[in-house]
Amino acid sequence: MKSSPPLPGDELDPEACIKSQVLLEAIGRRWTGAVLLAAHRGATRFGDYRRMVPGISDRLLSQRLKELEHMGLIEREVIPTTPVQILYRPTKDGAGLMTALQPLIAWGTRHFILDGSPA
Amino acid sequence: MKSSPPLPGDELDPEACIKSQVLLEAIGRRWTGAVLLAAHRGATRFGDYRRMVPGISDRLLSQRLKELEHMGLIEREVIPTTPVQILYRPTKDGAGLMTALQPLIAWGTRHFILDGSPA
DNA sequence: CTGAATCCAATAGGATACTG
DNA sequence: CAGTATCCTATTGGATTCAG
Repeated sequence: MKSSPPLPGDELDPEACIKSQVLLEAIGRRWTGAVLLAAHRGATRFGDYRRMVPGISDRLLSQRLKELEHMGLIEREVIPTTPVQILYRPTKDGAGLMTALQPLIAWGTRHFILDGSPA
Repeated sequence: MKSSPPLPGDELDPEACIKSQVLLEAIGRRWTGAVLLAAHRGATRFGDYRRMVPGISDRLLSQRLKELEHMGLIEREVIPTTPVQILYRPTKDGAGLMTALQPLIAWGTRHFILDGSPA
């Protein structure tokens, strides 16, 4: 986002603003942060994530992993053993995102925003 | 979030993880990023936001402003003129969040994630 | 073990109209 | 100007069950 002097009245720079909003909405979905963090912390198997993100259902975990894969943040690798092993690992982009996320996470950790009900 | 060696199997550090997830979900809601940015860019009046965030409805704008106020990220000030003026301005915390958000925004601007449909 | 399928309840958000 | 109220639909996410 560019930083022109405050001129209320002009629309927000669409190019950067929209991309940021899309990203925020994507990683702001329920459990996504935790799944991302689990990947960053070394989770690889489906069961790893399931254990490291307690409370998430299989359905949502599967969905979140697909979304993250679709966004190019994690990679799905199939190891043809018997039974097959599936590995989910952060991509370079995923690692980069985690880095970019650190200041926000640090900020959020210091400021105890509020309970889960924003409304 | 702390960075211990990868030990898949233990739960994620709840203290920081949950806070981060709550924060991410809060600012990941639709329009929230844009509203926050508008505040950062100098919007103060309700109409300012309305113009700077094209597409948002009055209902959602009102709701987002309330949420951000509730989170302590913006302040609502009533100026008792006639008619009354209402000002919405970033708090110190809000400004701090924007700072913490910069790396993420920069990252998102460089990486053109995808269209709006993650599923 | 790694999911996919289904069903259901809750929520979010868009559109519109109206008010002090 | 600064919202609120209402209605309506789409989307979300939880729970459970089934399958390769």
